[in-house]
Amino acid sequence: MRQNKRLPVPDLSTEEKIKNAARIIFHQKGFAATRTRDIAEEAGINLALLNYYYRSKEKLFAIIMQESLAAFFQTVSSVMNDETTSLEKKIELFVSNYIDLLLVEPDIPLFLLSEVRSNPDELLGKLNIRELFQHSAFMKQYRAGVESGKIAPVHPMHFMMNVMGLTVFPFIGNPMLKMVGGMSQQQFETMMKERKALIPKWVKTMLKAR
Amino acid sequence: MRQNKRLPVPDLSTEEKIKNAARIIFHQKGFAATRTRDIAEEAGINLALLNYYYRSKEKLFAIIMQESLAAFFQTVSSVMNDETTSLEKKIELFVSNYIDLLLVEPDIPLFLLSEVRSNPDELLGKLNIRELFQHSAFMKQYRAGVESGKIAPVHPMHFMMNVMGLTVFPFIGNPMLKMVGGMSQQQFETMMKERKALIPKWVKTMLKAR
DNA sequence: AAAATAATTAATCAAATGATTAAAACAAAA
DNA sequence: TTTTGTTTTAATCATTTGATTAATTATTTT
Repeated sequence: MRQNKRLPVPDLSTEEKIKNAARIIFHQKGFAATRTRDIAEEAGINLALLNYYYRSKEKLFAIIMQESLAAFFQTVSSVMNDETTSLEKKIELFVSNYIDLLLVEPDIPLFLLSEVRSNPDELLGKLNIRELFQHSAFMKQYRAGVESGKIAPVHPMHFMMNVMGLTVFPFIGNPMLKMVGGMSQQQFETMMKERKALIPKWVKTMLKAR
Repeated sequence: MRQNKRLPVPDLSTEEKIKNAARIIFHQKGFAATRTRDIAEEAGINLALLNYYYRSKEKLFAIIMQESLAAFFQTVSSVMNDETTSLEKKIELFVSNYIDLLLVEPDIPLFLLSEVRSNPDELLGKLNIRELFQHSAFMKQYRAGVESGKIAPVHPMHFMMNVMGLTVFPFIGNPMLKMVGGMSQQQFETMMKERKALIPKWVKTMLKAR
């Protein structure tokens, strides 16, 4: 007769079905192009239930966005702040983890970047990424590398753009790239797995180039 | 009394104002998030004029999309099919032209990639990029380079992804990257100009890496 | 079993939005 | 100046879409 028996039981299923459907549709089409009816249909529930559980399209979106941002930055953060790994190891882990994530959730980057653009401060304001990045273990190692002459003296943001560009761009450009190269989705994914080994190798040679 | 005096005169202005406004808003917000009223306001015209000149939001969008795709692929095509330039020179020209374009029209990539994703075949079907790319002067030079051992034997699509990623990604990730690096738009643009020299250098070292 | 609470549904509302219309303003031609 | 054709406007329409409501069904509690 524990009252709080309500907490674990209360059919997560419907609520969860809605959230999962919302994630799929929002990721695919973005906020503006998504109709609450699309989500309801994807979830196989009555439209009114969406508002019953989440109040509004905006509130539901906010939840999805927050979780997606977390998934995206979690990878960076944990890798970049590990004091025990070398800079080169960090590159390997970053690339590998990211590609693994994007093979499962390929729509996250375009979704995030599109939505962030229409609302940068709102969405990124609270997370103070700046501090996080500037004081990361990675940055210390990078600066040390430049000082000792092991790394060519280019702005660390160039480096960031390079690793992100090489890793993330193929997923953003997927449809166009497949078209250009005449590739199947299968072939594309194989190629992305190859990049887990290739990108770190390339980036390391770039670091030394002058 | 020349009848065709009507041809040069006929106030391009209103029609052009609408198209320019449409380009700005569509590029910024994409098709779904754009309201015809936004375009009318941006153009400083009555809403009905949009339909008077362009019939529908869809038709107006199709025009903007077609022109944007042309701008985007024109750069690639002209550079990649020049029989008189070396492969290395092609890289330099490609990167430099692209960055110049994107400094003026920074919203094109995210716009195109977002819209293409929701409608790949419709938008890319007619342009047969595949053929264009496979038979380009660039591809011949690339294959020759691999055979002669001057280029490491990686799939040319990896190379394409690399150059595009290094060049285009920073513009797609602009808001996030500025936030992470604590940069102003000014600083960002300076950095992009630096990349006109840096990317070709990096790419050339990557080509040889094994 | 009865009562109370929670979940679900069909119907409906109100606001937003793409498009049209009929009239007015303007320009060109006769 | 009158006539004709074009451009512009305000008002309105029809559909879409996010949200609510009132009634129904299912579940939990007493």
